[in-house]
Amino acid sequence: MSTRPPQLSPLELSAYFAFTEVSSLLRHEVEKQLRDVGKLSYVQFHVLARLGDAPGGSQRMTDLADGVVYSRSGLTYQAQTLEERGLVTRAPSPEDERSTIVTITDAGRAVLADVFPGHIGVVRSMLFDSLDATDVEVLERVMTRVSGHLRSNPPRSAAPRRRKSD
Amino acid sequence: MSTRPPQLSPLELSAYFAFTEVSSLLRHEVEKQLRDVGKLSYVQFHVLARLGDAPGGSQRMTDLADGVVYSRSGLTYQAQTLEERGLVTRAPSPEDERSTIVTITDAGRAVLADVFPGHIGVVRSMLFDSLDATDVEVLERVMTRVSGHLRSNPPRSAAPRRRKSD
DNA sequence: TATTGTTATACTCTATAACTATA
DNA sequence: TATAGTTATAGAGTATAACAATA
Repeated sequence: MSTRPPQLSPLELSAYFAFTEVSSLLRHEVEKQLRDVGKLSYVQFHVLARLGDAPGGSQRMTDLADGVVYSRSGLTYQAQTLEERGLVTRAPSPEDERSTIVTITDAGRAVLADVFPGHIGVVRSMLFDSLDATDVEVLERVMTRVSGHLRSNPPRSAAPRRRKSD
Repeated sequence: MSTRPPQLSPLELSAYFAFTEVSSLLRHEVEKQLRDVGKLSYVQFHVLARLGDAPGGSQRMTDLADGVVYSRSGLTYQAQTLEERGLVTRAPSPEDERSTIVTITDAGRAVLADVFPGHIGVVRSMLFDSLDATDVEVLERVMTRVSGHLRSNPPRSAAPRRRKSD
C-alpha cells in the first residue's frame, strides 16, 4: 500500500512513544475523575457529552455508535446503564420505527455539569499547563490535520458490519 | 492549585478533542492489530516491548508496573498469561528474594518480531502519513515536553500504595 | 433482502483487599 | 514494620453471533 519506508525514524519513534504515554496517562486520569465524581465510564461520558451538544439532546443509536466507534451491542449496554440511572431515555423514532432515539435527561445534564469542571481541570493540568500559546496552536493544527485524515480515510477495519462480498 | 482560568479556550478545546479522537482511533487500531497478529493485549505488548529493550531482557515486577502505571495485581495477571504462553519466565531475584524477575524468552521475542511490522504500519498510516517533517518535529517536541512534565509532576492518584498518613 | 437494534453469551481486563514471605 | 508480589473475588466492559422487527 504505502511507498514509505517500513521503519520509523528516531524522531518519529520518539514522537510516537511520547504521544502514547501522554494519551495513556491522560486517559487514565480522566477515567478516574469521571468515575469518582460522576460514576461514569469514559464511553458513558462521551455519549452524554454528544447528546448534550446535539439538537434537542437526542441522537439515533447508530449515529452515536459512529461517533464512539464501538460495537452496537456495546453501545446498547452503555445506553441501558445510562437509562437505568435516569440519565437518558430511549424511544423508537417516529420516522423510522427501527431506530431508537436516545435523549439526555435533566438528570443527565446535571451529571455532566457535575463532572465538567474536574474534567477540564485534569486536561488543563496534565496537558495544557506545560504548553505555551504557540505549542497549543501547533498541537491543534497537527491533531486536527490527523483527525481529518483519519475521518476521510477510515481504516479498513472500520467497516460497520461485514458485508456478504468480503 | 492552578491560577489559570477554569475554562479551556476554543483553541484548547479543539486541540483536546482532536487529540483524544486521534489517540482513541489509533489505540483501537493498534489493539486490533496486536490481537489479530500476536494475540496480545496492549498491556502485554507493552510489557514484552519493555523487556525486549531491557538489559538481559529482564525487569522486576515493580519496575514493570511503574512503566505501565497499572495495579500490581493487574500486572501479575498479565505476567501469568504471558508465562503460560511461554513468552516470559518469572523467577525470584537472587538479590532480594521478595522480588520477581520477569524475563522475555526467545518465543517472546519472536512474537514481538511478528507483531512489529504491522504495528509500525498502523502507526505510520494513521499518524505520520498525514504529517510532514516539520509537523513531526513539533509534535515530538510538544509531546516530549508534556510527558516530561507528567513524569516530574505525577498526578496525586499515581501514588503506588496508600500510605498510613493519608 | 437490508437495516436497526437487542439479547445471549463468553471472555478479557481491572481493581481492592486479604494474604504470604522476605528485608 | 515495610516492601514485593500473589490470590481471591467481584464487577465492568467488549465483541460475536443469533435474533426480532421494520423498511
